[in-house]
Amino acid sequence: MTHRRSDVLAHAVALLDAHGLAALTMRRLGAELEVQPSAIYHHFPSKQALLAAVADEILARGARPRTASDWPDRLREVCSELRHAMLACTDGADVVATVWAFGLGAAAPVAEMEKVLTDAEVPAELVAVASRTLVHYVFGHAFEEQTARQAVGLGAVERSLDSLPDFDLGLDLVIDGLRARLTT
Amino acid sequence: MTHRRSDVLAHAVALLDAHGLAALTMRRLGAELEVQPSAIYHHFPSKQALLAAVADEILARGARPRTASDWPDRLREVCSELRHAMLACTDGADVVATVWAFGLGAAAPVAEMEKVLTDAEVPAELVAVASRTLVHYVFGHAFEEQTARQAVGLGAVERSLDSLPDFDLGLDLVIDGLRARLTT
DNA sequence: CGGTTGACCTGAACGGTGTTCAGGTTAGGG
DNA sequence: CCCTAACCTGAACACCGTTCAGGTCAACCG
Repeated sequence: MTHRRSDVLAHAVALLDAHGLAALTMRRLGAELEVQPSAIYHHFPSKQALLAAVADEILARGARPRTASDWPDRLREVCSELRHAMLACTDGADVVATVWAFGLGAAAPVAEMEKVLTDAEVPAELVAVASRTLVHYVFGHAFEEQTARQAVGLGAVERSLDSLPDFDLGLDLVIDGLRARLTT
Repeated sequence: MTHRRSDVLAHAVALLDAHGLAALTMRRLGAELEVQPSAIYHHFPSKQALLAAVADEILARGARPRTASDWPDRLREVCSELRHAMLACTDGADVVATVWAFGLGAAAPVAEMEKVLTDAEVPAELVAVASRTLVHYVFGHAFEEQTARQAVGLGAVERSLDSLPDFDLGLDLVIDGLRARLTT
């Protein structure tokens, strides 16, 4: 019963989605694949590397088509996709934010934000600061939302409903600040 | 050789500061106190509770006098103090941000931001969003800066010098966004 | 003065964790 | 037909947080 790297990755994402980050253990993942834990190290050099691949997979699964034309809406599209991709998977925000912070992966969203801002002819020093400010906001908001949701348990329907306008409002705060700095 | 709760906490902070979060182990902390690991559970019910106390201690040690009068500068003071308190301790950003996200402590900075904005007669729904946006930014920025600094090793002097204007610029982005929304 | 209470600690154990390593199996290509 | 490379085994290593029954000792009270 041999597996490929993609099999291991798929089972890891499924395990994360079903039982959370605490359950994503080399031993448990091995059991899921009906394989010894050490066998996983033939496909990934470490658990960190596995988590980096999981983070990229989470982002890839949340991909959506781009339709906006002006830079504020394009920025909103990227941030919204990033947020939904993370929230769609148990502990997704934790995994993606950690992997990104350590520079091991999940770099695509920031790269796209930088491209959007560069295309809009934003000054170079503002491009870096603005995209990092935005990604910090999205990560922080999503992580807090996901943490609070699982802290309450399962009866958090009402709170998840009024969290979207909350997110959009904070996002517009940053975008408006950037816009104000551009017109000057 | 009996200890008080404050002794344990002080040794925990010292251990964190000297060798980082990975070294802050119940066993190692016990060894530092010349005590069995289980003895720590007489002072703190769990490691999470210990970390929460450590986070509050980190913030308390970074306290500075307040001098600003208008709300943007008061906000800058709070954010700057928070940032410096975290950066002054190894893995301080990680500890404080995690404790805050789980609602176990480190609530003072956000509470103070909310008070500053409320005093400035900012609408209630904006107070919550703005202070959370700011704290997300400060946590994200500090965590990234600290992670990058220890990734490089020790020769990161030049990078830490040009990180301050970077921080202030991103902060002004959010503050400007908030200001723009108030005049409307 | 004796007794009791409570703070503080011991030492061992439980059930996990990521990771390493020497060696075994098996399918495919020269 | 053999050999290489992919894939896996099974045991071990060095840790981790946490629990628990029991032990010590100072302080307080009748």
